[in-house]
Amino acid sequence: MGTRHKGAGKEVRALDAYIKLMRAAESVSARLAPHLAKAGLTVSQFGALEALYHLGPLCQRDLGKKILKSGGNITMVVDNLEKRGLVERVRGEGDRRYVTVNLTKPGRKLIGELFPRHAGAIREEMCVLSDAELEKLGSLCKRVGLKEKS
Amino acid sequence: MGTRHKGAGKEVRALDAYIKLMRAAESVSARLAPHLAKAGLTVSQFGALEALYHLGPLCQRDLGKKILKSGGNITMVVDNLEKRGLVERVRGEGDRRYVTVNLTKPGRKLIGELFPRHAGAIREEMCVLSDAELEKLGSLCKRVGLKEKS
DNA sequence: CGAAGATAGTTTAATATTGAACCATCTTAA
DNA sequence: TTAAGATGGTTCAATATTAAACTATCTTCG
Repeated sequence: MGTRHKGAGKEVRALDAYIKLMRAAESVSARLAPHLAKAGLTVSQFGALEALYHLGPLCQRDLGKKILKSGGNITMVVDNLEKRGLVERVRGEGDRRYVTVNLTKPGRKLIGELFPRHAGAIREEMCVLSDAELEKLGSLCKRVGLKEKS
Repeated sequence: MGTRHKGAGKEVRALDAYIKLMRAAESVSARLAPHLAKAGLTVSQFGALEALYHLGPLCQRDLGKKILKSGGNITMVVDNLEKRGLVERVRGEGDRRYVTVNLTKPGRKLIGELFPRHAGAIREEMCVLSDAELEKLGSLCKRVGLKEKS
């Protein structure tokens, strides 16, 4: 039937784009992770340090929103960063429910050195695309990512 | 310096596109996962079942290549699917190193029912883009994903 | 004030994920 | 043929990840 056929075509296109989106993200991520692993950091740990580096101290809840992870996960990631002395927890003075996560001096040093190198590696990964294509990819991804649940 | 400035501009564009790519993939994935969780499947479990459904029986190594996961991980994912009776392992007869993973009847039934629903959910996620935009996104992602390490 | 409800974090149980060490099996080459 | 090396899986240790149950703290309202 005409309708079914059109619908199926749209679905195939959507599925195909979805698969390529997922594989691109996974492939790039898999190629970048070893780069970070050399510095002894996981992707989430790097993400947390980078957020603190560029945004300043954050409470765990905000940190979780930034790197799109659950509260329970943030507890563990911050635990592991704290064990290594890269961040420190400070219990809120006004509202004692909050825990602010701060970069320590060694943490700031590490991410300050690592970020530029990592950004370079990302650039290497993405440089198969022209400037215009990067912008196009970015804007399409943004629209897909921002889609809200109905 | 002119050169530094141009280089920095390219790097900013690459970083920006990278971040949007990652967030789009994570956001869509996070919105789809609960859908699968209702059927008691994780994303990897679904991926494995779907690969077996569309490609037929595979050995664990090939399954890992298909869903981009490590060997150790495949062992666990197949373990969990096997516990639930959705797949079965068959030791290779010719070459006893291989383990072929087959869908069981319940496994085939489950993925056969679930796949169309999941595909519909993916379509819903992606339908913020037009057909032409889906094709464009797919082709850009494909090029980024396929980039080989130098 | 004091109980009810909201909010931030932690803990727990289950699965995921990787790399490395390891075992079994097969292939190759001396 | 047999020792060396390659290949497929498994196991292990560490970290990630989530949802759900739980603790501590704060806010609100009667």
